[in-house]
Amino acid sequence: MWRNGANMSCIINIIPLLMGIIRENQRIARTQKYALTFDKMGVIMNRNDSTCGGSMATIRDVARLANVSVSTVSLAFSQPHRVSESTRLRVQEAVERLEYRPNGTARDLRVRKTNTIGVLLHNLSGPFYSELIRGVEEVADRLGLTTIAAGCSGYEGQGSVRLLHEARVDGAIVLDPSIKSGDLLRYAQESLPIVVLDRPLSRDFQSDYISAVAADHELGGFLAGNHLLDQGFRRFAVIAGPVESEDSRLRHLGFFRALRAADIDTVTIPVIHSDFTELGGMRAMGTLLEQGWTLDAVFVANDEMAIGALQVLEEHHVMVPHDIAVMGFDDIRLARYVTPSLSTIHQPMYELGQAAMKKLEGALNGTSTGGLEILPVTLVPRSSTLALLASEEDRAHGS
Amino acid sequence: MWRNGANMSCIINIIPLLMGIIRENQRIARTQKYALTFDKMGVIMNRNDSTCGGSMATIRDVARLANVSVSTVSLAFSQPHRVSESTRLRVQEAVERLEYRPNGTARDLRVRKTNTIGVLLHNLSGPFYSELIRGVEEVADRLGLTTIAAGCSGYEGQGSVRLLHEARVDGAIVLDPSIKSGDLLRYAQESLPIVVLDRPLSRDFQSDYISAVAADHELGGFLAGNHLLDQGFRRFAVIAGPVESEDSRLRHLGFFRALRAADIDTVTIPVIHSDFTELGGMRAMGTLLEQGWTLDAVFVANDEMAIGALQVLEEHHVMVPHDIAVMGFDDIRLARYVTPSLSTIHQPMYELGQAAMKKLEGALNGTSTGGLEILPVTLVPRSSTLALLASEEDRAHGS
DNA sequence: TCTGTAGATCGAATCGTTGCGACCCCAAAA
DNA sequence: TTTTGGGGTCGCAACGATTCGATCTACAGA
Repeated sequence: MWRNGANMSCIINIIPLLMGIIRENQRIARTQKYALTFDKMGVIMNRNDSTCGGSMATIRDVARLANVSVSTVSLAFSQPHRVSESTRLRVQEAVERLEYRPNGTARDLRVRKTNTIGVLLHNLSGPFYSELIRGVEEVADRLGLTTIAAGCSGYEGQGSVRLLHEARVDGAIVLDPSIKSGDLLRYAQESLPIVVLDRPLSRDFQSDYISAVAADHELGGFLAGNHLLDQGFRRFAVIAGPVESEDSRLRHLGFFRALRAADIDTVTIPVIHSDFTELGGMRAMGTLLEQGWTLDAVFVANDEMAIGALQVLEEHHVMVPHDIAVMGFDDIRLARYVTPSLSTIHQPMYELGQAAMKKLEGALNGTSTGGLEILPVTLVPRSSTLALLASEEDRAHGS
Repeated sequence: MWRNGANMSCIINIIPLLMGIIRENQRIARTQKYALTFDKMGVIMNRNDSTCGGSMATIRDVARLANVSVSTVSLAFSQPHRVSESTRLRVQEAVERLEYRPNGTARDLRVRKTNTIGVLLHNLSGPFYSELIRGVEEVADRLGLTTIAAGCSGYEGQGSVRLLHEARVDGAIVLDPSIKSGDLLRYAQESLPIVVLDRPLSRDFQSDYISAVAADHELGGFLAGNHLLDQGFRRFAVIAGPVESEDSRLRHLGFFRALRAADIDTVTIPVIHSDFTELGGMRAMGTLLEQGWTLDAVFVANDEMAIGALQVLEEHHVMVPHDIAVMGFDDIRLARYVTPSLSTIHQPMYELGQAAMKKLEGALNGTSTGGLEILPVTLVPRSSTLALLASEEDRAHGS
């Protein structure tokens, strides 16, 4: 009969009564349980008081010891002025005796935010990223947010993505081409805004919760071009980054724009695409030399490759900048120290980090500024492109 | 009457009956509810299907849509073979339709571990740490753990310490002198073991849950000393790190041990303590020059300072290694590129990272190896200490 | 027909917090 | 004396997952 849906109505009618009974019953049971564990607490407490450590004390332990309710303890932390002096002191003492530390995980679950933002990098390598992270941290600290960085080295869908996938952070700053845009689109939400630093916002990569900050790569290329022209160079080659790299494309574009403005035919300029690594730069430069081009200067899409190129040139006894000038991009620390020191375009990494974090902040508190922010870059001329040096060498050579 | 504990027994007696009723009832109710929310789901789904996003779906939503219980959904994830084919498929589909993603925070709370380990660094700067983190990540990934790095830049008790204080990680690797040993002692627990890379385990800094990994700094100093002696240098100076730095002290110690073994009086050797920075190295070298010592070689406690020293020497037209040889320590990337290239002691950062993580693993799964592990270092001779070069320069100079 | 067993599923408790609403009590206002 | 009010507390219901033991079903063997 009970199984029969036909007379369900009568059952439903008695539910409130039953519920009441059960409820009351549970209350009694609970009370008993408390009494029980109270005794047990004695043991646990001793354990905690001794140096042995044992498992962590919880807010309930504190409440018990201070003889107040759990809510009061919580209140004592969050709004101390709302609890009486004496209570606050008792809580305080209990906290110390038990070495209580709040459980961040539980809090995060309850308040549904982590107060943590993640910086996802391709690898944490290098002087290059450290400035950026510093910029992020500086802003985040001011906002009371914790910054954690995760590298995405190697494998697919590794650890760092877990931060996004399982909502372990409140927001993220991404600088890692190996994280697919599709994934980012899937992860980005109102509750998890993302700022990308390594890719443009295209038509099919757009969301209210994704914004971008970037250096003005195109301007950088343009500055580089103008600088090389200023120094009197006329016959160029380009060592570009991977074809997929939008950054590299823009640098390339700006460079060509400068050349065209000076009526130089860019069509005949040799371009080699490599992979942004030192080794890649060496290989690219090697190819260029083998092919026997007559060159005044080479524009390399990043410093790493440029340094590789310098090494190859040195091996082939090609004088820089006398025979061929070399221009890099990024202004990594090394650029200043190689011989000859490398002319390059400075990316304001620290400011990029700051800007990214500020954008994230906007998205987090709803006053989103959205879209794309572009920061200017600056030219850093050094020895590797100095015409003056080239002619000095000339003289030395001629004498 | 119900509230009166006196006739509780009678209540208790009827409980099984009531339970049965309630249970059956709930079953019916559930069926209804399912039917009900099923309709609602349509709406919610639309919300989710549209681009608007909305709040995250929970495991309950999935259960509802797949028409199974929450536990079954959970089971379908953790032990797929325990649920029937058809159920698994329904769950799978619901997951996709709702774009369900498990809430890591909730899981962490329930299972009382985060599967995350933290790497706490002084700042994330540099080629120096990146190798280390790579080593850590490589091991951690294999263990299914996520690695997160946090810099401890600036302020007291900043963000990164929150990871430890609020038990947001299962373990930590610390390489940041600014984190006080006392704090580490307080945080280290069975449930949160710590491996330190930047300090020795002394008598008053010891715990079952703290272990250490370090490079053999003393050996490094010894190798450096022997190398300089081999090259024929006899009159030395030392630019050491901060007095607090145990690492610097050991390097210094090893260096002197080598000299003493060669019957060189170490008491008359000038020692300047600086701060491990490039600028500090410049100031220290400047002082040394001002004081007018006659020197063959300077042993500098890290590369950063050594590079500063090189710059000062160049400014003063002191030829390296001809007039004075310079030896660094660490083997940072820059060392290879400065002019002249810097002889140094290579610290196996990658291996240090690996070793630290392996030690942490041991502590995490109870098979703790504990204590201190010391990894060997290697000599990397380059131009800045080459006697051969010195004499070549001699010839060039003489001609 | 009954029992035993294994596979599939479910309910309910639990993890440690937070915060809302309710409560109690005492003093000031009516 | 009765309201009002507010400061100080407390109880309870979440938050979203996991997991243990119980229940249900179906089917094989006795």
